[in-house]
This record gives sequence, structure tokens and C-alpha cells, in this order.
Amino acid sequence: MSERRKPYPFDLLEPKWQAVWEERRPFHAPNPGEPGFDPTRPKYYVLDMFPYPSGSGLHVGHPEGYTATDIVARYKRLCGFNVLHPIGWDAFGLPAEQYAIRTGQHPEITTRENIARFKMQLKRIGFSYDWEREISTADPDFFRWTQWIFLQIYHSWFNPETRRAEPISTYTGTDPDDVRLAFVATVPVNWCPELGTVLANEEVIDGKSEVGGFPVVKRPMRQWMLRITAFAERLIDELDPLDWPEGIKLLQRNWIGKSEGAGVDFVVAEEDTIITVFTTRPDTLYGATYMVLAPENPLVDQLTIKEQRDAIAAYRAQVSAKSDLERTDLAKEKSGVFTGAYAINPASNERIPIWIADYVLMGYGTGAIMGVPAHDERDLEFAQKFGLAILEVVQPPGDATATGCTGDGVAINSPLIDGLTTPDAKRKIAAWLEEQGLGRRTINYKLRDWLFSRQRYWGEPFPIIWRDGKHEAIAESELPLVPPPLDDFKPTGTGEPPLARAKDWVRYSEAATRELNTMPQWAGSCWYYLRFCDPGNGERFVGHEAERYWMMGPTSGAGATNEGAFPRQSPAEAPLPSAVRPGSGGVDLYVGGTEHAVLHLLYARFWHKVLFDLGHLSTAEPFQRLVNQGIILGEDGRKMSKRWGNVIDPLDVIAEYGADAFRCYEMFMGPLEQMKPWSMTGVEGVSRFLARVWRLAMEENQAGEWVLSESVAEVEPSRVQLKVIHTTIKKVSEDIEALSFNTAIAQMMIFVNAFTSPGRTASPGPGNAPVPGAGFGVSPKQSSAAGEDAESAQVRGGGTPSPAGETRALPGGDRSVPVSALRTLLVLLHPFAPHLTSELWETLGRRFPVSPNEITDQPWPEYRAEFLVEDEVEIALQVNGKVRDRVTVPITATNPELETIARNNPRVQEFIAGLAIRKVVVIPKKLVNVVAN
RNA sequence: GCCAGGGUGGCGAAAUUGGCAGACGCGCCAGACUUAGGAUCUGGUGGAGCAAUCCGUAGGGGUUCAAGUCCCCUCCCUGGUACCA
Repeated sequence: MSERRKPYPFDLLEPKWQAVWEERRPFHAPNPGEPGFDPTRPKYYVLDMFPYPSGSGLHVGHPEGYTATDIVARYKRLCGFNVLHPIGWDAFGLPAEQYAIRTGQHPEITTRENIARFKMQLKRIGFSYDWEREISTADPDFFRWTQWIFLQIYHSWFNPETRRAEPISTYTGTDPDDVRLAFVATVPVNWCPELGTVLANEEVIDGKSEVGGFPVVKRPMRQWMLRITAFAERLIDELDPLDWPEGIKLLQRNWIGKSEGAGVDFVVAEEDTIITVFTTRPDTLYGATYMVLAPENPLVDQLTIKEQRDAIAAYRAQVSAKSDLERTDLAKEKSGVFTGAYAINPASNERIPIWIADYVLMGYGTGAIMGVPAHDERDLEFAQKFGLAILEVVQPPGDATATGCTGDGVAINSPLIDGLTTPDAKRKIAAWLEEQGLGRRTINYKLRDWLFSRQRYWGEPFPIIWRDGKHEAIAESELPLVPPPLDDFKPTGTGEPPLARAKDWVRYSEAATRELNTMPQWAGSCWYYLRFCDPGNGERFVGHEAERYWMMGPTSGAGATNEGAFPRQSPAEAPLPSAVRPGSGGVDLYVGGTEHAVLHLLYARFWHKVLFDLGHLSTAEPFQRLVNQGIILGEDGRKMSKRWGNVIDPLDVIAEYGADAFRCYEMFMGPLEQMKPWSMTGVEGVSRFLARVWRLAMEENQAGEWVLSESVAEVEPSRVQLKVIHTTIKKVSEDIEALSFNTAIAQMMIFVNAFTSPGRTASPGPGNAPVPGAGFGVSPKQSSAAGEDAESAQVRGGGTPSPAGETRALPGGDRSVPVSALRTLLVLLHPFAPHLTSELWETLGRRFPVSPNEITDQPWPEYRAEFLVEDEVEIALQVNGKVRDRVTVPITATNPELETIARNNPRVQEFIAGLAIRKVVVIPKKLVNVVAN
């Protein structure tokens, strides 16, 4: 069987237009001050989460979000915006390094090859990226600024007074190293022996590495940390005004995990040691019948009595041998050991035993808790297992006999607060504790400081050297600090990074050596969106003007400055930096997968706030509007994977149906944010739609060449056509704004159906009844063979193109396609199917010239409400809520008139016969409901 | 366990403020044109019934003239999270 004929010549016109865009660069957005920049236009920054260029190339998940943003970008350009729509490469990363370990090929080469493949694929889909802004995080011109930003962080501290990052020079304490936002600490870290590196908490899933699924163990190591916890409060608060999915905001809030409570001091009996615990329920203090320390808590050694030392030591050894996975796995059964020591409950003055147990974590709160078994499930389980006292101190509301209340209630058995409701009791006991100097109100966060160093080769080296056991920054002039050449990228196995192998590079001077760690992959993605504003800047990470323009929009007057920035005169009265004004700050639209909800999006917000505080940026938040695309499943409804053999390659789809069909199908599948399965027949359906658009304008001549159809004529659209046109303009515009691309395409299908099927809406009335066999879409050959029908003057559109052209469609005939309607459709469809519409626009312009003749320069059409209204409307007549008839009435019909029509309707009367009418509900333009019984 | 988001034809899905459920597409059925059709066009297509009509938005209750939409309970699916005191 010969190759199937293409429904329209996308295989020719798509490469043609891609070449045109390559050459003319219509999507390049000049910066303020550059030639071609138009300051009168508003800006719109629409961003994709840039890809890691993996070896397997693009899959259909990438183009889903990319198509959505491309549609918005093209739409906004047509609407008159200066649109920043860039793409780049998250190019540092583990896969290229592991490939290097296996094959010896340098990661840089692998990365370059992968980028080339990704880029080719993206271009084949016809995305309107501004390729002049392409960046790669592994490019020294890029990562020199990643290193520079690290130095800004290193040279800063968080001033609790102003609640901002400030230059370290403003710190007046003894040792600046205690407060730097980038600091070194020896901490128990997630060490992955297989990967030979440590991982951030966020990169460990169920005790295994997120990448590769290898076991991860806790191990104390000296690491670089970033003090993200200082920003916990602001990272939560400034989330509120952002236009993000509520679910993602919640995910971040939960990750940061703010909880308000009190620190309470317990004195160890017969000693003057104080153990502070954190509790969210200070009102249950009287019910604290024991105390538990984390096994790692340093106080344990000091407290443990002689008789218990062996047991304690054994338990601690047992706990430390467990991986995270085991520790959480064994969570079902509580375990612990008594230290032999006692503490005094500050409220009741009771002696309570001090235990250690692994259900208390060293990393949260103070690493010690008060056990209130009556009102905490975990404490109860523990107390029951070890026979500890249980004392009820909260009575649940409503039921005086119930026990084990973990929610709010009324305090009992608590002399200071008896009878108070939980909120009141909390307040009173906290005030009492503060008065007595026994405690204080405290806020705790689950968020930990960000473990920022990795023992890898393929990442940004730290711009840090070590001298006499102390770290210091290298000069900015020494940036970029590029990784040394290596031919062995394997982990050393000792925890020492592979960079240690580059002996010459490591030796910085007689007395100093370089830091051997590299930054994690997140580093580049923390600020790449800023670099896009000004990718070629050799002086700064981003130019002030470019940053201000693309992140904030055109500034009005000279007063537009970074209001919240350091330095500030009166820190005492300084409010938190005001959150971004809705709709006016940062990236206007950011689209990507949910997998980055707490990692990339939290880290990037953190860096952004530091840079904002230091006066480098104009907005406090980077991403104003965030949308997550849903994942695309295989045709079998399973996750796409090699294992199931259900992976769809975009290039295969494009080869068979074209890029426009691929784009439109991805958008037509269903709501962007929803998970949905792929369907090849679905692609075919969309491809048919595009072919109908093509044939609306084009027909084949005798030679089998596509030429502009004779039926396309400069005629006025009919009233019915105008309604379809303007309904479509309205729907498509609103749907693109709302990112409801599937319904926008559906409406354009309705448009095309209306213009291709005379029987539907385009030609109403008996006089325009379709002629059998003379449908517009009939192919030329068939029409010629259609005998007498072909001779009929009724035949339009089909064209019966005789070689000499004697049989012409009559201009203005009822089957004509008005040029204006076609043009409107082409502009509306252009963001979705840019190649097809560009070609048709150009072809149309040869017979019906317009200026300018570039579809990319056309204005987005505006709908006119006057064409949407109807003269008549169909009303449903209901009896007791069931539709019994429909009548068409003038739009002007009044409610009483409608009621009369309904009452007199024979069908209605049939159903209310013998019943009494109780009520008649009239909904104008919709229905009349007669209620009778 | 907890948190979030979902359950609508054979399938993907539509459906302002509660107001004619199933737009649009796929698939399927029939027809037209064809040497042919996996092309194109036309018509049909939620279920049951000859029909009038009845039943239908996970299941059960409720509010209402009217519920996919609002309220209560239950079940199922997807994602996140996991002793955070």
C-alpha cells in the first residue's frame, strides 16, 4: 500500500514556516533601550519550567505545558503585549555524570548533545521562543552568576529586627560566621552510598534517593547549609496573594509546617539542669506524666543514672543503626528506655520519669517532649506500653465522660485553668509560664535549613577557599570558577568529592585550598527566570532596567523603586516587604509539573527574597501565577514508561499528523491541569479538523495542486455567520485567558462546521436548503464527475474547477466563504496551529492583499455584543420540573407573556389536567416551570 | 492515618449566579460518492421501551418550583505526606 495521502500538506508548510521564523525572528523581544523596543506596550512574561536535557529526548509530557504557554505567548503578542517567552536548559545534573562514569564521556559533551536534540525537537513543534535568550545553567557565563548569588547569600545574614536579609557588615555580634545565610555545619545528613553524595531532605523519598531509588543513611558530615528557615515566616505569609493553585500553596505551607505553642522548662529532680520542651498544648501541662528525649539528645548522657547506662547505650546504638526507612517502618510499635532520672512538672510539681524514645526527633523543636498520654495518641501508645500514668486534664465538649480527647475542650484537674476552654487555657497558662519565667510562647517550623552541598563533579563549584580551617569567599573577579578537567568522575567512596582528584585545581595558594563540594542541581533553577530578562549581561546577573521591566512592568515616573529593599532608615517600623501586587509582579504565568511544588518553587522563592532584600530585585515574589499541567498517561491508561511499551514519541506523531495537529490534540485532550490518557484516534480527529480548515480556504486544481478556493470571496457574512464569528471570538479569547484550551478548540470546530455544512447554521431557512451531493467539502474530482449536479449553479465551494475556469462559483453566493470570516478564524486559531494559519494567511493575501501581511502582526479580534444577541430564543416549558414542550419566542417576550404562553400550551395543559396550578416560575430566556398538584 | 483533588455515555470530555445534562471530539450504525476506502461528505448515536413515557451525573439522605452544581453521610480512584509534640 502506498503512503497515505496527507489530509493537507503540513509536511511542506511546517518546515517552511519554521524556517521563516528562524530567519525573521518575529518572536524576539527586545529589552528596554534596544532597537525595536516599544515602550507603549504592556509586558507579559510567560515561562515554562525549563527541562533537564535528558538522553531520552522530549516526551509528550513536556510539550503539554510548553504548548499551553506558547498559545498564551502568541495570543498575548497578537493582543499587543511585549511578550517574554524564553527557554533554556537545566543542564547540571546527575544523569550526565553517571553516564560519564559508565562511558568516560565528559558530561559537558553529553549535555551539549542532549541540548541539541531537545532544541531540534522543540523547533519542530513550532514554539515561539525567543531563542536569542536561550541559556544553559552549565554555561560559565550563566553559572558565574549562580556563584555570584551564592556569594551574596554568603555575605548576608538575616536580621531578626528588620526580618530581612542584610549585608553581613550590619551584624554587630562577635562571629559573623554564626549568622551567615550560607554556613558550614557538621550535621547528620542523608548520605547515599550508591550515589556517593548527600541529599537534601526533599530529595529523599521513603528512605531512598529520589534519583535512582538507592538506600540513604544518616551520617554526620561537614556541609554547606543555606539558612532558609530564617525566611519560614515570610515564605508562608507572602504565599497568600499569589495566583497559585490552592493545593500547591497548601503543600508549601505544610512543608514549612508552622506551629504555634510554648517552650516549657522542666527542672531535673535533684539537679539544676533544665530541659525545655516544645508543646502546642501548654494547657495540658498538668497532664504531663513523663518526659521523653530524643535518643540523640546530648542531655541524655548527663541524666542517665548508672544502672540504666547499658540499656540506654544499647538503645541508642540500635536507633543509630537504623536507616530512615527502618525508623519510619518500625513506627508502629513504640520503643524506648528509662534514663532513671526524673523531672519536676512545673505546674503540678509532680516528679515525672524521663525516658528516651525514637519517636521523639532531635531535629524538631528541642528534641524533648512532655508526655501527655491522655490527650496525645502517640504519648498514649507509649504510656500504655510502658505502664506510665495517664491523667485526664481536658474534657471534650458535650460529653463529660469521654476520655482521650485530642482536640479542644475544657480544662479539668488543672488548678490554674480549670473550667477554661482550650484556647483560653492556652493563653492563661502561657501567660503564667512567662510570668514565672518557666516558659515562653514559641513558634516552630518543620522546615529545616537547606543542605546545599553535593559530592559531585557536574555542578557549580563553590566560590570558597579554606585557609587555616576557616572558609572565605574568593573575589568576584575570579568568577566564573569552572570545574577542573577530570577523567574519572566516580565518587571517591569516602565522602570526599570527585573534585579532590584535581590536585592542582584544589591548591589555591600556599596556604589555601578550594572547597571540594559542588552546588545541588536546584541552584541554577533558583534564578534562571531572572537571567532570561537579560541573558547577555556581562556586568550583572541581570540588568536593573531589564529586571524591572520584565518583572514589574513599565514603571510610572521616577518613584518606582524597590520600596522594601535594604537599606532602610527605621527598621523598627518597617513592615514586612509588601507582597507583590496582584497581577503586577514577577513572571506573569509559570507552567510546569506538580513535582516541583515544594522543591524548586520553595528554593526559588527563598533566593528571590534574599536578592530582593539586598536591593537587587523589584518584586518580593518571583512567580505571580502558577499552573500545573497534569501528566499524560499512555493509551492503556498507565503511566508512560518503557516498561509498558506505551511511550509516545512526539516526533512520530508530528511525522504522521503534523506539529499543528500534535499541538492542538495536546490541548484538546481535556483540561490542562488534569491527568489524561493519550489517544491516537483523538489526534486523528483533531487532524481532520485542521484539514477542514485547510479545505475551507483551499481546493485542488486539475493538476492536483492546492490553490485558494474560488468560494473564498469578499462578501459580507450573513447575520447567522456573524453570530458564529463573534461567539467564537468571545469564547476563544476568554478560554485562552482561563487556559481552557479544550473548549476554545471545540468552539472553533463549531465555527468551521458552521461554514462547511450549509445544513447546520450557515444557511438557515428553506430557501437555502442544502442540495444533495453538493456539499462544500466534496473533492474536486468527485464534483467533476457528479453529472448534472456539477452543472448546477447551486454548486459552490466544491468548485468544479474546470481547467479553463468556466464554471466559477458565484461571488457572494450562499456557499461563499467571506474573507473576513476566514481571516478572523485564522487569527483565532493561530496560537494553536501557527503553521497552518500562517500558510493560509499568506495564500489569502495574494488574492486579497492586506497590510501588514504577516499573521503574526495582526491584532487580536474583538467581539461585538450586538452580534451575539438573537431575535428569538427557545424556551423550555416544564410541568413540575419536567420538560414537556419547547417554544420559540421573541427575545422581547415579557415574563407575563411567557407565563401565558406556558399556561395555554396544549402539552402543558395535557399534563396539568385535573391539577391545580400552585405556582409558575419564569426564568427569562430559559424556561417556564408550571407547578401543579 | 492525615491533607488535597477527583468520580458525568462505549471512550476523552462540556455545562456563568442552582435553570432544557452530555457541547466538541473519538468510536459505532446507516447512507452518499467511489474500482477501492483506514479518504471525503450526509444523517443517527445516554439507557429501557413499538410507543406514549420512564430512568439516568459513584451510592444513600436532605434543601428547592428546579440540584452534576448547595448541605450531611458512605464508598472508590489519584496525588502529597508520614511519629513535626
